[in-house]
Amino acid sequence: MSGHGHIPDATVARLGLYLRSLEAIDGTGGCKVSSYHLADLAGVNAAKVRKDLSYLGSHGTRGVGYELDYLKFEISRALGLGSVWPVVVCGIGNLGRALAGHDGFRDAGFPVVAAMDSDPVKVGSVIDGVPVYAPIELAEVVANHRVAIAVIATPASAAQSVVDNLVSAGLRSIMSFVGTVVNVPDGVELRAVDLTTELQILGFHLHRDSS
Amino acid sequence: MSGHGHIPDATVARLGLYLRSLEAIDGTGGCKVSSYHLADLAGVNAAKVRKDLSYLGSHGTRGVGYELDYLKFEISRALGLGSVWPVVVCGIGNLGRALAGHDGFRDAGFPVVAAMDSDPVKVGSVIDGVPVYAPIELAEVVANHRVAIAVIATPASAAQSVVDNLVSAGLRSIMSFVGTVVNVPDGVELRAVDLTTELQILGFHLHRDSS
DNA sequence: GAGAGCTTGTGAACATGTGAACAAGTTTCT
DNA sequence: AGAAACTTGTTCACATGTTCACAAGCTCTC
Repeated sequence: MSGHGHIPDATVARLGLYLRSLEAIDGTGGCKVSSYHLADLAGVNAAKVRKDLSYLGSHGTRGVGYELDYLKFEISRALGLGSVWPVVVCGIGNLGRALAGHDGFRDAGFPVVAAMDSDPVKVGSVIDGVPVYAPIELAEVVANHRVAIAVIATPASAAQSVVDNLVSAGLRSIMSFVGTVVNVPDGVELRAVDLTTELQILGFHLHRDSS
Repeated sequence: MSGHGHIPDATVARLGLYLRSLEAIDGTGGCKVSSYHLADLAGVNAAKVRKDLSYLGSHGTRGVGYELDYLKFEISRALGLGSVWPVVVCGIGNLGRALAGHDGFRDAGFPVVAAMDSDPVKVGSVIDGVPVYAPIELAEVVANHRVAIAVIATPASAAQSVVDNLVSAGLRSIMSFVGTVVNVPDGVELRAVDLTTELQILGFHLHRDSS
């Protein structure tokens, strides 16, 4: 068994971490990695590593471990890497500008190919190699660059209408840095990264520990 | 019962969202809010809202709902807001600069009071009102500004040593934007915000849906 | 005051995630 | 070959999180 059935969300969220951890190993030819070694690099429990990898149908060798190169290949394939998913960044404020120029995205196979902003002064400019377009051009930009993913870094007030536009343009994967709730129809995946919430969680524990 | 016992992590993570959702309501005097209304605003299940709020010892009124102002007060208190927790940003690259100037942090009670960078050219400058210090000055900066939280936006290669410095300086709450694993001793809370992983999760679902 | 119509708070069922433990298989050493 | 030392894959028990369902309680109307 252990075929290519359904992979749990918690596992998917860790696969990228495993992959990056594995790339930190000097990968000579048929090098082997144990679940304990990988667990140590990734900062998780070894049993969890084995269970996660078993969902890939990945067959390590008992008494030996996992073959480094093959394991990297399998994780990459499971995550759909190898494909390149072009990204558009909406909202070129403080944060949007940083995200547009963030090399880590390109390196991971998510090149930022375009940015959108409603400010006419910014439209037409090029920021960190990324051209800025007006919102009206969205559908065209998505089609021309085969954009697969949108990143929203607009002010909260504009977020919902921007998301509606993105969905209209056919995008189905959105990463939001806006702290407010935005609604998307079924079939569209929205991942919210909420920096304020993260800080508030830290603040909560500081508060608890100091009282 | 429902006293001030232990509040589950999942609940803590949602309290800030509830608070921001409530602030979107025109809060006239003794205005009442039902769990269904708040659930709609926050995009979650109404039963979850009620259970979350019950952990606060918050007593709504059956048949009526929660009193808006009092509920906001209670959530704020539970989260330890009202206190102000000064933040230091480490690493003034693309992302660090954006975070240092991010108004949302200050507005939520987490003012960025200082930044650290190892580049001598940046040290001594002021970015978006935030002064940049050298790593050697960390302990002094932490003491002078009563820094409670650190945000790490350095290159991956520097992250571990920066974190070690922060811990030595007495900081116990760290938010990391670095994609690699960093180790912290017991008693230090590290929250990792991994943008690459988020994109890879979106990519995973795109890949699954298109195959 | 009795009853209808709400809404809260919580018990219980279900779903998901975690980690210890161990059988089964591989390698190494003698 | 046999024993010892490893490591994987999987099962099981437990912890956490989610959602339904409903009793208990409040308000309003008649």
